[in-house]
Amino acid sequence: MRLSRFFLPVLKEVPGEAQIVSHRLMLRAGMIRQEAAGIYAWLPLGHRVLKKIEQIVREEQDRAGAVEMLMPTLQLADLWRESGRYDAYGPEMLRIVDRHERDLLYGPTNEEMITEIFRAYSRSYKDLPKLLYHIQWKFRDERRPRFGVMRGREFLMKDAYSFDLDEAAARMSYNKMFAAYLNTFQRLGLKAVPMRADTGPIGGDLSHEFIILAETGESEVFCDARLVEMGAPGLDLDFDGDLQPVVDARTALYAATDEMHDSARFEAETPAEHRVSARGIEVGHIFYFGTKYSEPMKAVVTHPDGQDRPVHMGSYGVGVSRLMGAIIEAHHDENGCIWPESVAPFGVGIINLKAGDAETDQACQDAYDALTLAGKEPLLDDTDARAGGKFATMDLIGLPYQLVIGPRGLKEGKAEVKVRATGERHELSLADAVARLAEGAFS
RNA sequence: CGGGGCGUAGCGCAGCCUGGUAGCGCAUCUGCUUUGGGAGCAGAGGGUCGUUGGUUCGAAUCCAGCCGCCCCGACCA
Repeated sequence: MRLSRFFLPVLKEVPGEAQIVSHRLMLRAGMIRQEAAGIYAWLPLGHRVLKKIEQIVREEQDRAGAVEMLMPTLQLADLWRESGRYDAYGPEMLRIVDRHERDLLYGPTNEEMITEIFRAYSRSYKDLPKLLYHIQWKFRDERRPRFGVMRGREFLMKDAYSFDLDEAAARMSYNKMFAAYLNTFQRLGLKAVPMRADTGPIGGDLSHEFIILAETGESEVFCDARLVEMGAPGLDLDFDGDLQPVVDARTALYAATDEMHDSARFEAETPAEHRVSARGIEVGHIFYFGTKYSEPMKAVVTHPDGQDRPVHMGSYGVGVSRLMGAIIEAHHDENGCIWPESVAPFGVGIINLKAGDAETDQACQDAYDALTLAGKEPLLDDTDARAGGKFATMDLIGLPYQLVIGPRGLKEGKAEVKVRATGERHELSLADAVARLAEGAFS
């Protein structure tokens, strides 16, 4: 992409409403525009990142054996009356009436709908297990939206739903999502720690929040440092095998959000040098809820013994749009964003220091073509802005690498590669710089 | 939903207390000079002061309602 054709409205001054760093940087880098409280337009740069995050989430769901579908944003109120949640949900639910005076709602989640879909087609234990997901916009009319996209009213969410014969089988579905989430967040450049969450009236041990540690996190968390450093199981994990050891390894050590925190247990179970108390951002939540919806909504299957029983369900959410804020919270400096390569809106930023100079233009064009061919998705700053501004903008939008090309260096056939994360600069021949960027040698 | 605050040019703000027809910085446009880390000079354009009503000879300024937004708290992917 050429910057001259792109739409990148960067802000030198920070709009006053933004308090936390990810919100400020997203506004400054021209990634989002607020249209109403908690409702944002995704400008081209932000949209590119959003799509990359979404795609990684999708790939890891698919790898775990979940099946993608897409449910509508608008739902019939009658569906929610079946589960009793239409009245229970309160003003957080956005209610809409259509021209026929039918009650609709903009879905805050999809348990009812997926249960309705499942029950319409499934009759036998032979239809189980099933693991379905979609990635769709949700709306929750938060009393107080804040932190930009981290707590918006409209948000993009991946939600998966599992259907199993009994709790033991449901645990296997749960474990698949548990492992898939670890891989997902690792690919996104995040260290996510699973923390035991409140299971409410269901009870049991099958609910975890996935929390990333960040100074600006919304809630206080406590955990064992060894948990933070524990890697993900890896993309070669056999999701059809026994995943219990994977889960056990990550649930043996202490980790709790403040509402589940027990300081006596924390001190008893965790040596002082491993105790971490920090702030965290919830980016995922997995939950087994048994027959909470299948029973009132009559989603039953016939078991081998001939008896009909409600299916055991779980739901598994990832806040896709929220993740963008979380990633920036985890990866930024005073100059701007520092995108992990996996989600960077462009792979390399090429800075033409003297647009209009025939030789420099040509060198930039050649580098651009070569990097495009190598799949690096370069962004070429071909505008006639001053050098200082170009450097500042490139740092702000946080592309992992910058290739700086100007007439002064070109006289000796040289160009400069800057690694955004570390700030280190390499002066090399232009051909070398392009070749090394193409092969990912600076990673 | 309780408590607090703010709406004046695209963005950041001053002016309001003590009423007299609007200003600063950045951005934008023009010209010249500059040109390797957010340039300099000169000039120009841009605002029914959130909105409705009231008080007044006169309202950005005082009063009331409404709308929008932000912060702290309680609640949530």
